[in-house]
This record gives sequence, structure tokens and C-alpha cells, in this order.
Amino acid sequence: MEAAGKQRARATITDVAKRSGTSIKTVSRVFNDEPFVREETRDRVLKAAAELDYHPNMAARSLVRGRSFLIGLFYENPSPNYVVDLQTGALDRLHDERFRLLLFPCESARAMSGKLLQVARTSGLEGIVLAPPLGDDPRTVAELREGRMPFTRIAPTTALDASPTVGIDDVAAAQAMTQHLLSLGHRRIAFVQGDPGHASTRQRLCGFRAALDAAQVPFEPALLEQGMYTFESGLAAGRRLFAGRMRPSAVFAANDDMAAGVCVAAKEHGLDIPGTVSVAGFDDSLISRVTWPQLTTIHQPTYDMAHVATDALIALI
Amino acid sequence: MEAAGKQRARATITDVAKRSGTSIKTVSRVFNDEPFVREETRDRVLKAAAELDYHPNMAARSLVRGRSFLIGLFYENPSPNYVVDLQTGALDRLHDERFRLLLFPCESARAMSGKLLQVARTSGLEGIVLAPPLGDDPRTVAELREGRMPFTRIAPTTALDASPTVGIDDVAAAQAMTQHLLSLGHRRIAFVQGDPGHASTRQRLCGFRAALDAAQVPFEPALLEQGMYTFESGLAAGRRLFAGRMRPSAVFAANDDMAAGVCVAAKEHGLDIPGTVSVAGFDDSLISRVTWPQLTTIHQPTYDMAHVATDALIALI
DNA sequence: ACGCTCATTGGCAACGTTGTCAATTTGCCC
DNA sequence: GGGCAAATTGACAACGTTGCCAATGAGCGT
Repeated sequence: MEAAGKQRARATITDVAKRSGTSIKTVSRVFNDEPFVREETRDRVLKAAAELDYHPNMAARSLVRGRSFLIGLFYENPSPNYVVDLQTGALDRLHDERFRLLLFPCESARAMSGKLLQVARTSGLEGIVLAPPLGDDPRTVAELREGRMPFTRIAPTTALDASPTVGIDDVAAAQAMTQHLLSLGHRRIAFVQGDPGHASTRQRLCGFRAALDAAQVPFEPALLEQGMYTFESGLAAGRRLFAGRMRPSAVFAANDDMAAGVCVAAKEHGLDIPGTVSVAGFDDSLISRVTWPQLTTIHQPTYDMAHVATDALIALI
Repeated sequence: MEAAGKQRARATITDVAKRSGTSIKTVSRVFNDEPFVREETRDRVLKAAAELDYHPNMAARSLVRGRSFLIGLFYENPSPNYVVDLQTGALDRLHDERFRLLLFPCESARAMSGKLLQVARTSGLEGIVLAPPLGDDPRTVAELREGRMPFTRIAPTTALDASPTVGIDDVAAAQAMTQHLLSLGHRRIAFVQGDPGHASTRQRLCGFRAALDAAQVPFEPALLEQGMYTFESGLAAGRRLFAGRMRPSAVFAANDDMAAGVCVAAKEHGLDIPGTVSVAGFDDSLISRVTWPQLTTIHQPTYDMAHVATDALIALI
């Protein structure tokens, strides 16, 4: 309606002040939920703002406060399910805050090593959430500490006191799952471990072996397979296992994606699940609900961990 | 080393100017790759900047230029595979630009309707990429146009001239897949359609029926099932189909997640795939590689579409 | 050496907001 | 009604950068 030609420029706080008959500062107070603003004044400002379709300018706000309200989520993960869980957890925590989330998918932890602080500064991040395995790189951790860049880590395994940290006890969880398989009567249990670059790989293997030891079941090297936490690597590992001389009665894969691959390999070999062979996973990701029969899996609350890590980061900032 | 106590504050452009013995403005020119700076001067500035670990302040830059360099990706999608593909496509395109990507997962297109511009303005976005089905909401589209907010859409089906658009021909693709099934000799082909809120649902059904018509195979309403693009809905649809009087010899599900569900339903009913019944999907998402036997599926280049949509958006801005 | 053009540099205001602090108004008690 | 504390409001200077324009220096033809 009104002077369509001049509507180009966005309304500023000054316009709102003028229109509502108050000072700039008062408008600022209203938009920052500060106390000491009379109810009536607040309403008047809000009304004027609505009429002008005013939205605070983030850049100006950031500038004067010396804060960017930007948080970075760094991850290097092959599983879309895991990644989306991470993101959702972080985003949900941020929902009511002013912070915004920037994504930094990394090719590999090694490639990022030493560059992370640089990237963070360039983007003006205020803090960082490091998803596995990025939180395990000592150089990255040292760098962030020296640069006084706030960060939290999800499921790291080194330098645990270097930053707030959230994670589950991988060792205990893997041990529990193995015990479960043992209690079902399995004695020939194969283990498909994950990407050697991830610390969780060692942890989960460790739990697996601990359970075997506790049950006095000998560890059989031929039943240990290397994977990479991807579906394809699980498929390959499964094929090797089922083609080998020593066919396992149960397979414990260190994550769900690989477990799904093992399932497919089993079906290729005409093996019945869970009749002839049991397959267990780790993560409880969405993929575990899509395979059939459903995988037995360990719930890893990725969403929650991301949520908590973000929470801790905000507290830190 | 040097006065560790005073190193707290980040270096500003003024510090660099002082240290390099030039003016603020010259430093600015160097960091913006502007011409008219002598080689020797540039080097001197760069050296000083490196020594001070200077990084331009994004907020100040945004403020004075009136630009935020922020782009929003809005999506409402249940499939993590699809979402990650979208993100990766967009991020890869942004990689060398100054733009940054902000994520906006939406509960539902309906809930967002009418609020999207508001959200975009609040976050200071410069442009928006709308993933399906958000690009089909007429209210959202109208709103963005009126608000002069640059946006591009992925696979929209309405108001195609309202914005730059990228997508595949859903009708043709579904038709081709149906023809393929017909050519295998199938005559009793069931179709599991997707969420009625997504325009692709109608398109794919349309292609399916077109192929039947062309082959003069009558369309059988009892073989049309409603799904929601989720694994669970596909499972339910499959159960109904296989329990019904008119058992299909082939099932074409409108996306891979549902197709996976249909597969499980078939197995529950003891039906052999692909011997007794064929199952076809749509998307070529990662899930299609996880089911066994592998689904026949139509490749939908989600990554590429996101890449192109982002590209177009940048051009628009 | 003079005048002219073009490359290079510097000075200064402005961007839209918030922090600080002072000014004003209100409410309450004696 | 005076006095005091608390509530409410306003003025003004930053924040770190870039756009605009003026100033300076260099090169060159005459």
C-alpha cells in the first residue's frame, strides 16, 4: 500500500523508535527482553515493529557485542543416520538460543589436523562441537586450547580433561552385548571392528574381548574382521567370514551400518537370521529398523550426546 | 611469548595497519583482493596480518556491506540419506564462496507455511533453497516473492516460473520404471504412493498410470496403496497388498524407504523376491543398497540437484 | 621543466546495534 | 508536601569494516 517504491530498505531500529515515539535504546531493550520497560511502552514498540516488519540486524548486534552467535559442528562420519542424529540433537538444543549452527563435514581427521582453528576463526565461530573421531586428534585439541577457542567433544577417548566431554562407555556397552550373545549360547562369535582411525574401534573391541575373557571363551583371531564403519565394508567382512573355514554362529559388528552389511552377506550365503547366525550391531540408528529381521543393537544416544555437548558448549561460552 | 596477558583481544584491521605501516583502508583492500595495491605493500600487510593472527571480522563486514552471506536450506524430509545428500550438494557448491549454510529442518510444510519469510529475516538470510515438498506450498512461494527474498527450489511442481528450479521429470521416470516392469511380463503391478502432501506423489502416480495406459493394461484400484514415504508406511502397505485377494506380481513403491518396507512385508508372507514378487523403488538412496536383494530403483541425483539449486541461488543474489 | 593521466594511498563518514551513565518520572513513606 | 529509592527513559560513544572521494606519487609526451 504505502509508497511501494520506498519499501526496499529494511526497517531499522531507528524507524521503530520514531514510529513508536520512544528512543532507540528503549526499542533495543524491548527486543532484548530487558527489564525496566513499562508494559504499555513495550506494547507500543512491538506494534510499531510489527507494522514496519522490523527484524533486528544480526550483523550489527554481533559487531557491537563482539559475538557472532555461530557454533560449528565438525564431523567426519560416513553414516548419514549418525550425522543427521548429531545435527538434530545440536539444532534442537539451539532452538531457543540465539546461536546458529554451521556445518563442517571433514574429509578426514588427519586432513583437518592443524587447520581447524584457522577455519573456525575465519568463520567467526564462537565455539565448536567435535564429533568423533575429530575429538581424538591431539593436535587439534592442543590448538583449540591454545587459541582459547571453546569446544566440547562427543565420545573422545584422549585427553578427557581438555574439554567438556560427553559419551557412553563403549567398552562396557560392547562387553554387555557380547555377554548377551554368550548367554544365548554362542561360543563362536565374530567381531567386525570399525575404522582404525576412530578410537571407538579399540574401545569396542576391548569390551568384546573382556566379555570373552570373563566367560573364559578363547579369542579367535580368525573371527576378527576389519571394517570401516560403512555398509560396504561390513558386507565385505561378512563375505569373508561366511566363506571362511571357521563359520561364526554370531557376528557382532561395531556399528549398525556394518551389521546391515553382514546381514546381506549372510543372506547371500543362504544363512538364516537369526536361526543359523545371529547378527548384532551398535548405534541403534535408523538403519537398524530397516533391515529384516531387525538387528539386535546397542542404543547409542547420538542425538542426546549432541544435545548435551551443545548444551555444555553454550555454558562454556 | 610476547605479553601473554594482553593477547586476549583479537587483532583488528587497525592493528594490522599500524604494524604494517599503511592505512586501514589499504589493509581492507588487500583482504578484499581489490586492485590498485602495490605488490610490495600487499606482502607487507599480509606479513603483519599473519604475525598478529588477524582475521577479518565478519560481523563488521556484514554490517557495512548490508549482507550476511548466509543461505538457508529448508527441508522437511524423513530420510536421513536424502537430507545428507542435499546438504553435501549445497555445501560443496558453497565451498569456495563466502556464503555459509544454515539448516532449517521443518516439522511439516504446513506448519511452516507463512512463517518462512519471518524465520529467514530473523536469521538474516540472503537467500533460501527449498527442498521438496516445501517448494510446493503456494503460500510460502507467494510470501517469499512478495518479500523479495531470493530463493530456488528443488523439484517443485507448482508455479514453476516463480523461481529458478531444478528437478527431474518424475512423471517420465515413474513411467519408465513401470514400462520396465511391464516388459518383464508383469501385469498385476501394485503402486504404493507417497505422502499426499508431496507433489511428487501425484507425479509418480501419473507416470505409473500413463505407462499402464500405453500398454493397455487396466488400472486396478485395489492395487493402489497409500503410503507416507516412510519405511513403516511401506511395510503397512505391503502387508495389506499381500494379504489382499488380489496379490500383485510386482510392487512399485514411490520411494526407496517404502520399497524397503514392502520387501520386509513380502518376506513376512514368505514371498520370494524377485522370484514370486518384484519390488521397485525410487530415489537410489543408500537404503536401496542395504536391502536384500537389492531394489530396482530410479536414480534421483539429490546431491546434484542441491548443488545446482545452490548455484542458481548464488547467481540470483 | 610542465602539464596530464593513471596508479596508489589515506581520511572520514556510515552501517545498526548495544553498553554506560545520566536524566527523568513514579511510587511510597512520614 | 517533602524526600528518597526504584523504575523508566534517553543521549552518546563505541564496535570493525567498507564506500566514497580527495590527496599524493609516478610516468610520460612535449
